[in-house]
Amino acid sequence: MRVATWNINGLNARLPFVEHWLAARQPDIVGLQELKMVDDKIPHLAFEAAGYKAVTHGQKSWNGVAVLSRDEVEVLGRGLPGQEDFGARFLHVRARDLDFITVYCPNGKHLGHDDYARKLAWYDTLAEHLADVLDPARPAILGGDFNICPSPLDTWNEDSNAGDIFHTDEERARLRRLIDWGFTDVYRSLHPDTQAFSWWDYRGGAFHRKQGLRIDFLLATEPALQRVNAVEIDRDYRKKKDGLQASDHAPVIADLA
DNA sequence: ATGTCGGAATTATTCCGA
Repeated sequence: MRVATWNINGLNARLPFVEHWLAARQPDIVGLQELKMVDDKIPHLAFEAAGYKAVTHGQKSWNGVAVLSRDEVEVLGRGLPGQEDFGARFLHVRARDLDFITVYCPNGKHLGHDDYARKLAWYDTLAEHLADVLDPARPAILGGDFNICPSPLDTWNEDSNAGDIFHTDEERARLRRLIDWGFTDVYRSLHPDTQAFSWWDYRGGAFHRKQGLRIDFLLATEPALQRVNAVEIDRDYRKKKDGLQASDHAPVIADLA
């Protein structure tokens, strides 16, 4: 079973690129973030033609998350309870015995902005909600754009970025709370010493300068982690394909037994 | 170059968010 997460930065702009990737990588279940699209506009026919059913929690202009799946899934939650006014950022489904949750965590903008405090509060709500509805002894995958660099290895320049947005102790503590509850960062677990990024700014040639961040993760509970055979960041799909513009994020893909 | 994208408000230009 191939699972993936990908912030596509606008479904309207990215649909042909997403179709290209689905055909090449053949995932079984995918969490998508930043649809920037209302539910009524979702191109269900295009997804069905590619072999996928789409479940979405959309919003006009910003945010929005989806799960694409080859098999039917049961929707367990649309929106993070108590945080709905911070945008469409949470979608929880069950695929057979696997809980699959996709999140687009708040960016926070900068430390002086109201959104930074709201980001921390959103994470607290997420941890509380998941502890209510999940069991760390059962298989679950939490995937998405977390907008946090977990450690110095996950940023192109910890020296210049330490203490800034994505790099604060307060944010890292929020991520650690999810880990302490029972999630494992699948990429870091299988590649403990590799510096690899999942996001590069469009500006300034950041991709070619290797100035990126690892902020997109697949987190797994122990029973799900035991099934993981491989995990990679699909850096090739951060590049243009057949003249189609890429997202500023690369997909993260894991293969489970 | 505060360097690029995507989306929306407005009608080719500006703004916002990332």
